[in-house]
Amino acid sequence: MNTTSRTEENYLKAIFQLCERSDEPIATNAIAQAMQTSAASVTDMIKKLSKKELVHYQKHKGVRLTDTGNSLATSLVRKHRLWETFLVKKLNFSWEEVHEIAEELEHIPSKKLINRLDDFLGNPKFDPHGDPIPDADGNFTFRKQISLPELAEGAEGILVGVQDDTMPFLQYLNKFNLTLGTKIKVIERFAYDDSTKIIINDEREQILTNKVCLNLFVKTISI
Amino acid sequence: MNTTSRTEENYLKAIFQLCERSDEPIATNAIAQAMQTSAASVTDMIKKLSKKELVHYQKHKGVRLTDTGNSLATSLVRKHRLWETFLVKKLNFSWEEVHEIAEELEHIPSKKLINRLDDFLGNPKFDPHGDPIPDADGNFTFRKQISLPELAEGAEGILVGVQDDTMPFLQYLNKFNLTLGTKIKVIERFAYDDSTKIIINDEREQILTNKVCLNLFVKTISI
DNA sequence: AAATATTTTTAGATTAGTCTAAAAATACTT
DNA sequence: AAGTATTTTTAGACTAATCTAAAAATATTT
Ligand SMILES: [Mn+2]
Ligand SMILES: [Mn+2]
Ligand SMILES: [Mn+2]
Ligand SMILES: [Mn+2]
Repeated sequence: MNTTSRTEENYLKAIFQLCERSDEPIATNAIAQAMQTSAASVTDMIKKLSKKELVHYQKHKGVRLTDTGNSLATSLVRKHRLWETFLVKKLNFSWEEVHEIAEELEHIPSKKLINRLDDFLGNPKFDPHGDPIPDADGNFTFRKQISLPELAEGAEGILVGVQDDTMPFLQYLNKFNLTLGTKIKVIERFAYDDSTKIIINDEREQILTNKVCLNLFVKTISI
Repeated sequence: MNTTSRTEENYLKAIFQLCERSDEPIATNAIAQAMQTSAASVTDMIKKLSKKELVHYQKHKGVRLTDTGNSLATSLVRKHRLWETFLVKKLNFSWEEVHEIAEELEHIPSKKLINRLDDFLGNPKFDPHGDPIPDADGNFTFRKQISLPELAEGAEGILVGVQDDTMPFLQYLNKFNLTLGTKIKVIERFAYDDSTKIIINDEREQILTNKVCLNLFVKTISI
């Protein structure tokens, strides 16, 4: 059978996301943690995906996606991010509400549906959290971005993405009106507690902890 | 647990649709046929739904929805029809393509999502097949409509709905540009083969078989 | 290089949903 | 009213996905 169950899809997407930064094969335990399940269940599923040639797998050696697996996962990410964009742009959801709903919508199978949705939204390149949306062929648009701690003292940047896109962090950012597109100027860094003083949109001063700064991506402004 | 699985939802919707015309309890076999499954599976599921108090059930006496079951099924119909409307109105799908996709989308759980979608679409009262869309409280809008055979010779009507909304029939209607909103005038009925001669939009003559006429709902025009 | 700790796999059970075949109940004929 | 046909339920088995507990493999420490 050439069909993938919802569960298999969720595993593929989890593996894809764990792959994103490292070229290393992904450990069973890492997947278990990402999927909130037991290592035993992961081993079971890995065997199944391996038999379907969606992952490369050798016992005790970890797992990595095959080309088929990768393109399947990419298509899930595409669907997820397009639906998130739809929810924010057309249905006026806030950026912290959409992830959960998109987790469901990403499993709707129709290719035609997702391509029509893409067109309807004007073929957006980035989702509400600043993450790139792969096109119908699976190509991502990359953007020159740095995390806030890399921005020099005195320099300015535009907030274009977040590392952490969970509810609590996004709600925290809402409190300070730190939405995508906001201008951030780094005023001063304090070695004492690793905090950073910034100015938001040339208006308001704000102190950010290092934990927050590490989760913000900015695009530098060439003045 | 107060949660309904996708499978349970599909059974509830099937029972709801079988209930629509008759007040009689629904037979196991009828459900089996609607769900394309075995009578044994239906009995299993009925027991489960009965334990959850979503249906009233006595052995060999058939099944009917409880109030909870009914409102759950109504909410599914609402979601199905709103998504169908979205697909046609916003994503330019044709009316015969949307049912299959809506069968998936109707299981997306968020109440907020569906209410936002409803607003986004301008709170439509009828779906692309002319079927009424229940509002958030489960109330349907009824419309005075008759099937084409009930329209008197010489009288005119507007096509507002179809009885059969399967692919083959809708594609058949497409061939003659018989879309919702089309004006139909009954010219003559032929007893010989039970066929009917109509004029479409004051322009084109057409012969329809009785089978087709029975599947068309019109609203009479008061001249 | 042994001993210990951690990770991964296997073994065996469980639950939801399905199936076929047989038994039981109900409905229809004569 | 008895016999036949149909419908419905039960019994028992299967698959996908999960779990816990134990065994095996690998990694880390001494
Ligand atoms: Mn997301
Ligand atoms: Mn996102
Ligand atoms: Mn439909
Ligand atoms: Mn419809």
